[in-house]
Amino acid sequence: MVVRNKATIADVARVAGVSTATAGRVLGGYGYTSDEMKDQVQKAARQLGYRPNALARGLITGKTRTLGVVAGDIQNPFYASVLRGISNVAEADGFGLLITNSDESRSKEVQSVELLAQKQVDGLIVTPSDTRKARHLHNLLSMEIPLVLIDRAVAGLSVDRVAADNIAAGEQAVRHLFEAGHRRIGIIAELVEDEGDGLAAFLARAASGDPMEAEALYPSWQRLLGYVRAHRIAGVAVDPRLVFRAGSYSAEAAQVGVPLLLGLSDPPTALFTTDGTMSEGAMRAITALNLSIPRDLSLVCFDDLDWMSFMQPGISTMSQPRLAMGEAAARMLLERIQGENCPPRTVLLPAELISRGSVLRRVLDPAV
Amino acid sequence: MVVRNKATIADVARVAGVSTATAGRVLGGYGYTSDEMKDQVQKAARQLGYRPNALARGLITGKTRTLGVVAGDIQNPFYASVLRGISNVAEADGFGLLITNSDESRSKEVQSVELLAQKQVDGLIVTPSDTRKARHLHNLLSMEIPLVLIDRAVAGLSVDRVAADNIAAGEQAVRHLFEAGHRRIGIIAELVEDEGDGLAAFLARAASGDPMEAEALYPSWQRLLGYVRAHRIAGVAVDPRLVFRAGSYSAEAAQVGVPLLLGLSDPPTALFTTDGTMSEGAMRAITALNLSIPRDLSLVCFDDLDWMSFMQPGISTMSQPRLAMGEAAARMLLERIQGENCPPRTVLLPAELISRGSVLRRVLDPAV
DNA sequence: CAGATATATGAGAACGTTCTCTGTTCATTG
DNA sequence: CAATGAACAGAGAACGTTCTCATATATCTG
Repeated sequence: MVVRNKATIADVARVAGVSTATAGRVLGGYGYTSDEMKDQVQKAARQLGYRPNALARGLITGKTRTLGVVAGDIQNPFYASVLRGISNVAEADGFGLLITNSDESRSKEVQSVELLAQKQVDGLIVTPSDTRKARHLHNLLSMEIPLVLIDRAVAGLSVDRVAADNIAAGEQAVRHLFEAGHRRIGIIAELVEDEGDGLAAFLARAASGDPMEAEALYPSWQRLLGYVRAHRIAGVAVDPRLVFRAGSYSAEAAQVGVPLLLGLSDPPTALFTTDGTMSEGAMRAITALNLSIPRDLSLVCFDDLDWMSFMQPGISTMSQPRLAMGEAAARMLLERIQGENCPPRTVLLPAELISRGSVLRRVLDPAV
Repeated sequence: MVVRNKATIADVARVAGVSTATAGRVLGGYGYTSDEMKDQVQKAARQLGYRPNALARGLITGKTRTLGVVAGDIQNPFYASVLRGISNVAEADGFGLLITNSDESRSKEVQSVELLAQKQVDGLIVTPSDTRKARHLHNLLSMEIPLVLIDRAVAGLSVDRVAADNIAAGEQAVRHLFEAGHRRIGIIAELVEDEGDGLAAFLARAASGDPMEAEALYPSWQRLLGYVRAHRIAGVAVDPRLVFRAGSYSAEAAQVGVPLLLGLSDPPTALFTTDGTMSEGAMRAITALNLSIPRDLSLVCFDDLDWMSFMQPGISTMSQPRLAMGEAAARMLLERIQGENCPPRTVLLPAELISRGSVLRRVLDPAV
C-alpha cells in the first residue's frame, strides 16, 4: 500500500489482470463495469497505492476542476473573507483553488490571468484593478473561459458579477449621520482612478442628480455617490473640502486625511470612511491625535472588521457580506462551468448598518 | 491574434511551416533553434494567440510549477499573512499556489493533501492539525513529494519546518509582566489536544524543569511552557487556576475565560493571551465587562494584529513574523524542489515584544 | 423468437506537450 | 583532407488518462 514510485492505471490493470480500459472505468467511475471487476481493480489499486493523475485526466477531458482567483491582496480582511467564501463552495464541489494577488496592479493582474489560463483553470474569479482597460479579460471570454467579477465592474465587459450595493450603502451610512444631527460630514475615500473629469466635476454631476453610469464606477466612487445623494436628500450642499481622496489603497494615505479635515476652519463633526483600509487609517489618526470617539468626532465606517465590535465604544459601520459575496461568485462560476448559458447576471448584495457607539447624537443649532 | 478555439503547438508548426518538434523547441525554450525559425514560429504563435498548455507540459516533465498549501483558515489573519509570504516567493519564481483550508480538522487536511497530490503539486506546505497521526504526510515523503511544515511539528516526521520560537516568546511575554510588578498572571490559551497526561501533569513536569520533547508540542502548549519557565525564573509558583484552557481555536471559547479568571477569590492582575484569536476573545470579554486597560487589568497578547496598535491604549504583544514565516517556508520548499538534499532543517524565527500601553507598572506590596 | 437494448470488456486513438533518436549541414581541427 | 563535433531540424515515442469503436453476452420488448 505504501509504494515509492507512483502507480498508473496500466500498472493497476496489469496486477488486476484486466485491460487499462476496464481499470480506467473502475477507477474513473465512468462506463460499465461488473462488480467482480470493480473489486479486483480496486484491490489492486489499493495494493499499489494508486493515485489518479489529475493532469492526464484534465488533458483529455479538458476540465481541471480548478478555479482561478485573482484577488487584490490575500492579507486584506476583505479579500481573505471573500476567498474563504469562494473556498467554501469550491471545496464542497471538489474543486481546487489557484489563488494569486494583483496588488491592484493591472500588469500583475494580466500576468496572473495568463498563469491561471495556462494552468487551464475551468473558470476565473477576478477583482479587476482597472475598470477600463481589460483586454486580458475580454480575451478570456473569446476563449470561452467563464469569468465572474467581484466587487468591481469593467465598462463594456458584460459578465456575471457580484458586489455590495455600494451606492445605497454609502447613502445609508451618511443618512444615519444626518439623522443624528450632523451637518458637516467628512468622507475619507480611496478614489484612486480618475472617473473621467475629476472629483469636482464628479461631485457637480452627482449633486445635480445625473444618474451617470454608476454601475461601472469603482466602489469608492459609488460610496461617494451615496454620500452625495444623502446630502441631496437632507438638503445639504456638499462641501468639496470635506471629501478627502486618499488616492491609493493604503491606511497610511487615509491617515493623512483626518488631521487635514479636522484642520479646516469649519471642520466636520463626523466622518465616513469608505472601506476597511480607510477605516484603519482613520483610526490610526484618531489615536495619534488622541481624539475621543464619539465626543470629539463621530464615525461611521464601511466593512465590519473584527476590532470594530470590541473597541470602546464600538464602531458603527456598514457591514458588507464578504463571505456571501465570495460564495455567490463561486456558485455563479460553477453554474457557468456546468453549462449555464443565461445572459450575464449582476448580484448586488445589500450592506447592513450596524449601529454601535461611534455616532454622537447632536442637538441641532436652531440658527442653522 | 484573438482566436476562438485554442491553438496548439501543432497548429503553430503548421502555420510556420516547420515540424512540431521545432515549434516546441522555440515555444518551450529548450534545445537548439535558429534565429530564423524562432522568428517564424513566434510570429505564427502570436498570430494564432498560442498559449502553452501547462497540463500537457506537466504531464511529460513531471513538474507542474505549482505549490500546494493546506492552511487552517485563510480568513484568520495569521494564515492570511503566512499565505501572503508564501505567495510572494512563489510568484517571484513563477509558481502557482493551490490553497485549501483544513479548519484544523485532520480529516479535512487528509482530504486536502490528497486533492493537492492528485493535482501533482511539486511540493506542499502544511500547518498540520494533528501532531501525532500523520500517515498522509509520511505518505508524501515516501512518494518523494517535498513537504514543509509551518507553525507546528509532527512527532516522528522529520522534514523542513518553520515556526516562531514560541517557548522563548511565551517566556518573554510573561517575564515582561513580572518585571512590571505583576505576580498573579492569567493565561488564556487554546491547548486543544491533550499533551499526554493532561494539563495538571504538564504543569508539574514543566515546573520541575523537565526539558520534555518541547519541539513537537502545539504552539499554545509551547507558549504555556514559556509561561511556566518565566514563573520559575521569577520564583513564583504557577497557580493552575490561572491557566484557562479554551479547548478550541475560537474567540468565543477564549471570551469565557476572562470573567472566569477574574472571578477567582485571588484574581490575576494581568493576562497573557497566546494567539490572535484568544486575544480577540479576551478583548470582547474585556469590552463586555467594561474593564479599563491597563487600570483594571494588564494585558500582553501574542501576534501583532492591526487593531492592537490603534486601540487606546495600544496593546502590548509578542509580534511573530508571519510574512517571513511564509516566505521562509516557501523558499525552503523551492530549494527542495530544485533538488536540495540536506537533512531536514528547522527554522525558528524569534518573536519580538512590542511594548505599548496595556501593561500597568505595579508597586509591589512589601508584604508579599 | 427476432430485434432491440442494456451491460460488459478490450484495443487503440487522442489530448498537447517534451523527449529521444536519427540525420544533415557546416565549421573546426590535427 | 578525413575526422570530429556543434548546431539545427524532423519523426515519432512517451506521459497517464479518457474516449471511441468493435465485439460479445445477457435481458427486455412486442
